Amino acid sequence: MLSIFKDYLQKKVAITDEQFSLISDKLKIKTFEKGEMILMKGEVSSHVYFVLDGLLRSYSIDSKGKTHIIQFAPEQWWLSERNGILFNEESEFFLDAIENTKAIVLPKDFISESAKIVPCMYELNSTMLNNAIRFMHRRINMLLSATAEERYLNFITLYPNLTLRVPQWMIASYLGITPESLSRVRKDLAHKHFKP
Amino acid sequence: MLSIFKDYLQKKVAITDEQFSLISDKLKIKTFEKGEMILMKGEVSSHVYFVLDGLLRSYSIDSKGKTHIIQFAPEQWWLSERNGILFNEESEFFLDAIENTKAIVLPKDFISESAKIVPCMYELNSTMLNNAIRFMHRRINMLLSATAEERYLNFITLYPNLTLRVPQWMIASYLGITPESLSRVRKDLAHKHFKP
DNA sequence: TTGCTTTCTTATCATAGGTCAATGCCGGGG
DNA sequence: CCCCGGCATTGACCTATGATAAGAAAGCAA
Repeated sequence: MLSIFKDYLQKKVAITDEQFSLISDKLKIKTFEKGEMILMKGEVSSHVYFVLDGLLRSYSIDSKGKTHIIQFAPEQWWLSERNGILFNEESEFFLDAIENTKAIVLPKDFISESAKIVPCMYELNSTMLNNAIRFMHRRINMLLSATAEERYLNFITLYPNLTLRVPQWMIASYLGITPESLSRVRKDLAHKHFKP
Repeated sequence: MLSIFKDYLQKKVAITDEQFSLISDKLKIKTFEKGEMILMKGEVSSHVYFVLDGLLRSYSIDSKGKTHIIQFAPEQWWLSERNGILFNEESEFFLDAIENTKAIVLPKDFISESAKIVPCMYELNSTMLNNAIRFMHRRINMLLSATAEERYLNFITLYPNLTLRVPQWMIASYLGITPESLSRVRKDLAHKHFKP
């Protein structure tokens, strides 16, 4: 199972099998049941997760009890809670498992520790973080400018995979609209494609 | 002027004056006039900006010609365009100057180059990027869950400084609402505070 | 100062999307 | 096999915010 992570790393940076075995002793694999909580709001997180199989998410719950999905983390994605990682502060978000999931649990200093052995880990880290920022810029732009329909179309082309695995109310929650609205959008789209 | 940047670095990481002088020869200071374009959508960016004095922004323009502000960068903030930095790809966003601005222009490999001399630059980089992600998670959460009024109140408490320096239509654009709506929100808030 | 441009406010009207409530549809547990 | 609880759909209605237009105010340049 760890070999998935090794393959992932080797695709990104030049790291030998020996180097990997040196850093991989810090890694643990953990299994989460569908629906299982990983981190509650208010707790202090000290781990980063790399999803091997399954699907995790981070989300908030607002004052009216509605949930808002900040991020999906399917296979080969990272999930972490930055308040804890950076400053030992309490989390603003919840983390849980949408599907039965196997994930690698990395201690928060994993990157800096392993970079002492494999310097290129820093490059990897930088690339990953910059990429995350790039994606979030796009998402913010979408939230600022797009209609419900545009958001949904963007989502299904960007994440066709997730579209099938995730219940619609979660997609709605990720897009910032209600499940009812999403249902209407889908209905309209279906009509458009029938009589063009 | 470069000393501002030195002070900034020394506040964040342990870097000596000598070390700074070793890495600072790659740095240029550039002045931008109010309204001056820094990067057009479609261009390939290869620089990162650190604002010494003034105010920069990144934004998009949608199909109806409306602008959406992705980020403000006042003093001591970073501004960069990740498509270019990471993959030499074309920018999705525009960068320009809201005020007359002095900024340090860093070549895109500045961090990795200077880390060869001052290893702790990697830690700085990681902290900065993680922090940016943390802020954007909050912003996404706000865009998903908050009303126009809540967004505005959040903005003025978070950036009281910007609230005064930036025209209201830009704040509206950052919040994802129209200038007219923001004007209404402000009117309502004023009423609330008169008769509590 | 004068005049021009940009920004802000206000009012009216339009609408996308939210809310509420009812119904129907699975799919899994017993 | 049946029942139940989570999803999805739909319709009726409502509201926050967008669109449009016009005028007032505030900068700013000459």
